Amino acid sequence: MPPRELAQLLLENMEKADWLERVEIAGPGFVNFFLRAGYNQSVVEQILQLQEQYGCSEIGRGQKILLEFVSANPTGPLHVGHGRGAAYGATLANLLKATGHDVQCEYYVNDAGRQMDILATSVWLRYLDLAGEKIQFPSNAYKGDYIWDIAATLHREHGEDYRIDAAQVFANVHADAPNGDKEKHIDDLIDNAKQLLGSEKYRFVFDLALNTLVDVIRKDLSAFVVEYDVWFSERQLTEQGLVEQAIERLQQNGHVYEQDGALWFRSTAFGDEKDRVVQRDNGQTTYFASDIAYHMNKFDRGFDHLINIWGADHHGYIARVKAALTALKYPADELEILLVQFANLYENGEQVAMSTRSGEFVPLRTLREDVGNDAARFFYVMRRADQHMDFDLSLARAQSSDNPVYYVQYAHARICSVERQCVEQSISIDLDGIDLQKLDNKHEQAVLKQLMVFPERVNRSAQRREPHIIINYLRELAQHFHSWYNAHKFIVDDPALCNARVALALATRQVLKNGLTLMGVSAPEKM
RNA sequence: GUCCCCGUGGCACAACUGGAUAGCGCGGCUCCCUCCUAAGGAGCAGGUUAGAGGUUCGAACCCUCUCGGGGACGCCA
Repeated sequence: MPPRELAQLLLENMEKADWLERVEIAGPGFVNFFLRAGYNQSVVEQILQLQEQYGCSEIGRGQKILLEFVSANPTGPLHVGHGRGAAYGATLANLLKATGHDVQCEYYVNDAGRQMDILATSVWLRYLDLAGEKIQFPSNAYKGDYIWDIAATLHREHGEDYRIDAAQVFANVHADAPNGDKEKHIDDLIDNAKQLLGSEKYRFVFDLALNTLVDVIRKDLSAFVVEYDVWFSERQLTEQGLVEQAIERLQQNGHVYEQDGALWFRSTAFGDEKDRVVQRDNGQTTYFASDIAYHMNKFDRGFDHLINIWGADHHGYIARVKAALTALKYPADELEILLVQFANLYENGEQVAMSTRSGEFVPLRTLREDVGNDAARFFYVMRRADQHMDFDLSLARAQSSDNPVYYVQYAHARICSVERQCVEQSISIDLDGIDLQKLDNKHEQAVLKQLMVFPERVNRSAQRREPHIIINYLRELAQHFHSWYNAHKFIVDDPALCNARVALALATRQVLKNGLTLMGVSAPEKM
């Protein structure tokens, strides 16, 4: 049936609603609904009544979601690369909560594994240096200033307790790069450290480094208005035997085979490109094995749905994790993995050079101090997360209309100013007796229409996991408001008109604030 | 080499997932403060949605190919 005919049919069979003025068919078959005059004005009363609840919904009621994001290795402070995932995750959590989901935010702490051993050894070597030993620092060790800080703490509080003769430390160690193998070099040093210090002392250094850095990360995130409910320890997973259990279960189901001394999970049977090692020939379980155990554990804790926010470079891991869950009869479809692309920093039109190799990542803290929390949070989620973005530092820093954050915040501040003016001029606003019919010019209609669609935008933003929808919404709302503000005075002689306009302005302010709050951005009363 | 993502005015991005005349911001050019914050507003110029086919009432969006950019392909974490 041609669209226009179908539209006609719909129209003929439609019930009349009191909010409906008329219905028309247009273009190739669109059905246009015309609202009764005055209908959309009622949104003002609705907003002023619901306040911070306006925009919230219950579409996610009953769904328990575990949202895991950032989960960077605690081997150093967070850098700007982590910032996007942090901002995106925190914002998504806000959106999901606003739409009625039961959300738990979790940070997976990779506190086990070789990287952490390298970290502990790095700290210990710096400590030995401070204690007076002559140390040739390994090329593959962590070199940041924070390593010195931790070492200094160890030295200050425990003096010579952890001192060992450098000759012993470097005994029977493979040569370092460039002539030797830097990986073997550091691994040998780790072995020596464990042996010379003994497990108890080694663990102490290890935990000191770990706890210090987790604390640094926690504070970094907290200052960025990113809060977690649970910090989940990978080591705990191993120590509770869950990793072993996971491998055993795979074995019992016949999904594991041995080859070249290692244990392999036959992930190809579940759509992966190649099989994956879960236990190395030296007996150590792999990171992947921990991941399997971790995801089983998430489901075992009773969550209906899991969301992981990963860097786009982890794309290849999706198939294998889902394969493992499928093999173990877990609902792999309920594991949703959102990939976040990297953000390139630009300064005055030039890309800020960054590389993992040289460790020249700009710390997240530096960015925060530079452009401020609001701009950083806003900019990070301004673009779709799954696409590359250019982060313009100069623009984010700019305290001008060019800066979209200020543009939106300014609208909020302006309305606060209007309210102050009312108080100053002893004009009382009667929110119960608003003559909404007064709001009839095109600017006011535009604002009203925009206010009305906020709840549906919040829902869409949450369902599609796309916070930028709200960012765009706020920019549009601010735009309509500024335009209106410039065209008409709110505080006018006609009391009914004045009352209606200020009420609309206050409703606008409420929605701006609700939206900004969802984005983790402040809504200033003065600028 | 295999696989994944992307390509929209000079720049950076939207487009309610297949709908009406493809929008917004920067940048460029004009204008607007005896007036509630000019951190604002009004307007002009700028597009064959990388290119070529196809699917249908209709395509930036779906399919195929070409070109161009990015990423992933370890007994690393």
